[in-house]
Amino acid sequence: MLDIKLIRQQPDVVRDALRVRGADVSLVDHILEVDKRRRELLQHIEALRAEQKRASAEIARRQGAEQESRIAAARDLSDRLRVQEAVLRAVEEELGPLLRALPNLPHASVPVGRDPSANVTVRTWGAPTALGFPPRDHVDIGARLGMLDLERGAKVSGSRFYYLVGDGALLEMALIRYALDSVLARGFLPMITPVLVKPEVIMGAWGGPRLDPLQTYYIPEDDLALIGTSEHSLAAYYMDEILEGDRLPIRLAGLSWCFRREAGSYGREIRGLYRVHQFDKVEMFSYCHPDRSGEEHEFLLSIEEAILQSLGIPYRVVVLCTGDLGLASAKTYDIEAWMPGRGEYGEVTSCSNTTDFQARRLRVRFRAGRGGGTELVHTLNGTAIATSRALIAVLENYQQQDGSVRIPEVLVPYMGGREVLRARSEV
RNA sequence: GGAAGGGUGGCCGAGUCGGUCUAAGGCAGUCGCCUGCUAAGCGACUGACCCUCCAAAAGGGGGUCCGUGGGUUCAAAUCCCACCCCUUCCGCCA
Repeated sequence: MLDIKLIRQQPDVVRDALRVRGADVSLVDHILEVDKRRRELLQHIEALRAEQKRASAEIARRQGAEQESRIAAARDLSDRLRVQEAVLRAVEEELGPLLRALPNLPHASVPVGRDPSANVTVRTWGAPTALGFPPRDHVDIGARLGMLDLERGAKVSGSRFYYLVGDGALLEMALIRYALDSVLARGFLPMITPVLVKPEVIMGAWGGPRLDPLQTYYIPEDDLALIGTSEHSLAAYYMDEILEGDRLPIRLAGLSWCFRREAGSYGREIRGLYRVHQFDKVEMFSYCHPDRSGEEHEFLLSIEEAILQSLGIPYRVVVLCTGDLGLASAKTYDIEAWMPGRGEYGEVTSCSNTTDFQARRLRVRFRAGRGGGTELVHTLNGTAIATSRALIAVLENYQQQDGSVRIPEVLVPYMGGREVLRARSEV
């Protein structure tokens, strides 16, 4: 959410932001008009309330007929107030969704563009793996090694669900534990979070005026939604709180299942683990001082890169253009790993600075110093590891001609010292 | 799921036959006095949010906030209804 005062004072800044994102610019004028009505009503109502308080105090002091006549007059005042308050409520119900529909302002360094084709590659690490034989994709590799059972996933839960079996399950846990240890070494506090949260939490973190039905699983009986990432539950950890400024930055690492409906993507990436309804992820999350969110963003990105480098997976870093940014984000870096089975790079992590956008919606503030006022924190998030896609990258880059898969060196200790995954007897 | 009790300021806690509640008192904190220093003692201060005045800052004025949302009333921490959360007991259960 944006600051209504910013919209009032610098509407052109907001209009420009909407324009480069390809959003509806007329929203700004609509908001300004409703906001003006709201403030006029509010002033009127507050004047009436002040009068009512005075009248009420006077009634308490009087008695008998004098009191009766004053009560009659106050009754009229109360009636007028009741009517105005109903109008105000209606206006606020109009304003709220409009404000929540606005996306964050893109940072000045973000390239302007309509769609992913305008994203810019910042740097590339390593060269696409030269296997020396026709690569298999992770679906074939996983099936031959008995690690991945997509058919039974579909039987039990439908398409885009899967079972990780045997070494598949072990490799997943190794990746998680390795990523966790990597961020632990950098001072992050590990957390396992709720995966069912109040809709307000997901809307606050993801943006938008309501839950996105295309992406979010929602359980109406309990008014709870499944998180799409622990970014959501971590962003809301300090919801409605005022933090001490000297505690910042607060760096959390969340481990959770992530759930995505992926409705509206029926034709895309239907094969394998690339786009699934459920995966697990270690997510880095920072609450930081507004002056330092830029450098914090680079810090999170550097950790993502270090993890991929240590795993020996070639990748490139891409900065998303204005048209491809998520609603909440001011700037996002994606890392795309080389995936031999696809013969192209595929997104494996995402790292965003949401500035004060999530903080405003979730009301997370900090106190700058003693006696000082409060200010919104900046929040950032980045993927340490998202296992379904990390699994693809490992299996496809480390495959060998005979169908076996080498285990990346850093994962060997997490796999009980084993160095190669080979086919085992059928499950 | 059933029963009972409870949710008040940073923390503890008083306050319900409605009306200076502008929320007592304590603790903690900040500043000052005292003191060789510390402690004790004494004194003062102490939140969040919204609207508005001011060119702006400082500051002033008004409003809201006693779990949440409704309702009754001229007036609600206080009365009524619904919901949420916490505690204890019972049932079920990893």
